[in-house]
Amino acid sequence: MPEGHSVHRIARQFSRNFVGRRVRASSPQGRFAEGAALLDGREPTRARAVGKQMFLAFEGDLWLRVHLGLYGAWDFAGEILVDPTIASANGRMGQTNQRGTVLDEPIYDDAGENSLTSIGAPRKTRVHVRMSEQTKGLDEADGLAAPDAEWPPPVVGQVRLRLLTDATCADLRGPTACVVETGEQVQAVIDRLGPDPLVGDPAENEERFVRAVRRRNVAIGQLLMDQAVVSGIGNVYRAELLFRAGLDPHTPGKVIPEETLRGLWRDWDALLRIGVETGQMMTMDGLEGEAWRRAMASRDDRHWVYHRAGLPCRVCGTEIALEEMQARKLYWCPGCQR
DNA sequence: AAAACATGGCTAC
DNA sequence: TAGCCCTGTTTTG
Repeated sequence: MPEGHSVHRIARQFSRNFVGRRVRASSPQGRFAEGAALLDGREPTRARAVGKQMFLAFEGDLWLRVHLGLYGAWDFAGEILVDPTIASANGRMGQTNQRGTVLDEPIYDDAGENSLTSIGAPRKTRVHVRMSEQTKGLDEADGLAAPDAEWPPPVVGQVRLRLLTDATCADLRGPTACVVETGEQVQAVIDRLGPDPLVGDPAENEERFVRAVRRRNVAIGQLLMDQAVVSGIGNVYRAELLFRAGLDPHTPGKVIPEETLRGLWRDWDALLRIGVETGQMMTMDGLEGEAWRRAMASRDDRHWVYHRAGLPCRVCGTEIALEEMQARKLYWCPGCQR
């Protein structure tokens, strides 16, 4: 899945492509027929992300709340307006379409996760891009649809929810949660979540995090995955943040020095921003040249410890350890993290 | 072809 | 803690 960075990117996609445009909502698969009927014909008014939850507001105090879980994903098709900061991070800038708006080239990458046209669980991107004049030539790129691709795109597989404007299509599949709620219900969900570095007041967020951790006699490796302590961190960021902090995952929250926790929070803030910009969980930042290129290209060159069990630590050479913590695989370096 | 696995999280026991 | 959900990719036989 999608850890926090993907969800923020998805919210940005909705802000750009759906907010202010009336949508048709349907549930091709049928399992969200009632919810889709409630949303059908309405106009999204704002999109927001908190941790791993995405909220899309519609006229009339109706909110769509989506949690992708482990397998969920959104596929975007049609005209996809890309946030310039995202586009530049990927080295492709926009062009002007017939409507006079900036239409960036759809960004495609075979890693799937960092594709703007399929955001969520890792998978081969199925891009159903309706090519316009300006994007001609892109159809030769891997995975891009032919210029005369059908519109709206044919439904492929199990689509829980399809949101369609006259220009853009978003298909949701495999979510853990997909529900329509009132503003009040949405607020209740948000209230139960720990701080997200990209939401609310930075200083207050840091305090909340530090307090929540120091209150608990629970391993920091567990606390980082607890969405009530801090939201948006998943299994990859957990392992990487702990390595970067030189912290043994088993250390109880209450014995960790406050300064260490502040550093941990600020590191999460930094990594999350990098993730939102690049679309990848790049946890070895500061790389240059070939190393950076490799890291961007391959998941295996992107992390310090995640998915590296049995391999020598990149820093001290100790074998990276693997254990189960809370039924999730935890990777760490016994040499560097103590 | 079948089984295992995955960036989550809920519920029942 | 185990089971379960949801979908797709990778690994195994």
